[in-house]
Amino acid sequence: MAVSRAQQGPNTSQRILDIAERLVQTRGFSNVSYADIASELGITTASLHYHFPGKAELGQALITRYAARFADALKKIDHDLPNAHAKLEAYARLYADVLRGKRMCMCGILAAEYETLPEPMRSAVVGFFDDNQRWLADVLKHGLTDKSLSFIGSADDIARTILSTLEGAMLVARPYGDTDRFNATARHLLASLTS
Amino acid sequence: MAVSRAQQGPNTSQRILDIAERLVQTRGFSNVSYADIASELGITTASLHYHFPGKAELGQALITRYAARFADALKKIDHDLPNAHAKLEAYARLYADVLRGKRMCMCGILAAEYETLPEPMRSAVVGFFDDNQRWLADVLKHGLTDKSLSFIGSADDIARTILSTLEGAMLVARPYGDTDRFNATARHLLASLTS
DNA sequence: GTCTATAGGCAGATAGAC
DNA sequence: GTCTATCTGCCTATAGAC
Repeated sequence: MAVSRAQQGPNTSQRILDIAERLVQTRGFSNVSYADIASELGITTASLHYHFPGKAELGQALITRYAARFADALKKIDHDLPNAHAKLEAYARLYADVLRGKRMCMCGILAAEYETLPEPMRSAVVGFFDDNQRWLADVLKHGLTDKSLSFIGSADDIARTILSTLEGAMLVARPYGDTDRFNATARHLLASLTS
Repeated sequence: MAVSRAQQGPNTSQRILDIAERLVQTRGFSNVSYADIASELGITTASLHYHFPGKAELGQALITRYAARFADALKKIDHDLPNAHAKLEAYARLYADVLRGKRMCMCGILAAEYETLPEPMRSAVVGFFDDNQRWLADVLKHGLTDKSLSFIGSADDIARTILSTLEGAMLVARPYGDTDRFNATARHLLASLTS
């Protein structure tokens, strides 16, 4: 039966990641300190170092978990939705959901401070973008087949455009605190692929 | 005749802004310290405080000058180029030039760390976006008149989309160190307004 | 305008007790 | 696993001499 030593709910490492994730998506990596995370969790910074020896390791873990979760969401979209157009709509909704929580895409905000990131984090950010673009390119190709999309140019180029547009729409919408701003851009983007 | 007390070339304040601008567009505002700027200029941080009493004031001055320069460039585009389509191409080239210098748009990178900025800087960032969107919306409206553009939806919405897309394209292209990435997205964006 | 000197705070990180 | 205590370094900022 369930053990009683559970003073904390789930794994402490996961709770650290939860808090850190929200803070990083709001303020950026370099504007989040061990003290910020520790105080919110009610432990000391020394304890934090037990779970994540350094900030670089915490950052890596953050991206890894975020990317894995995102990949799961993409798999679910692939499984649940019939045509490419619907998949792209769902993809844009993924971003909109992040923005509604007043957050930026984690890798988008990390891209802004890319120059100051430790190397392992850099590769992880680029890897996230690569994964997204690969998935988008696949969807776009299927869109030509199932006739739910129409576009000119290479699927790879369009995939990059979609990623860039949605990341940029989040970036600009957030200072306005205006989700509609994002939605309008997403709608126009989708429309340009439906003609 | 030219005075001889010129140990420095131009105004020191301007040289400070030049250095700070490059550093901020590369690393972000919070990742640039007075020490970074001072050491590059060959003076002490104390001297820096003489020209800009605090980092908030430096940041404001940075955005003000950047926005003014950008506004000048837009005026020049208006004056030099005949039709709306050509103006949009020139607008995108403005961004491409910034990216070629391995920099991010200053207000784009500041948008990423918006939550941590002092209030005067926040307003200045939003003001920059507003100015750009106003100019873009005007160009778009003229594009319908001079037949060099064609689009559906409000000019204001499309203007936001253009700004978002270009900012996002810079954001994503920079980690790849790949200007072509940006250009491909810009080209697709322009194409979607020409149909 | 620029300097030296210094303050005061916060950053990430470690040693060692419990 | 979490704590206290502590270290070192960097940060913004100021006082006051030149």
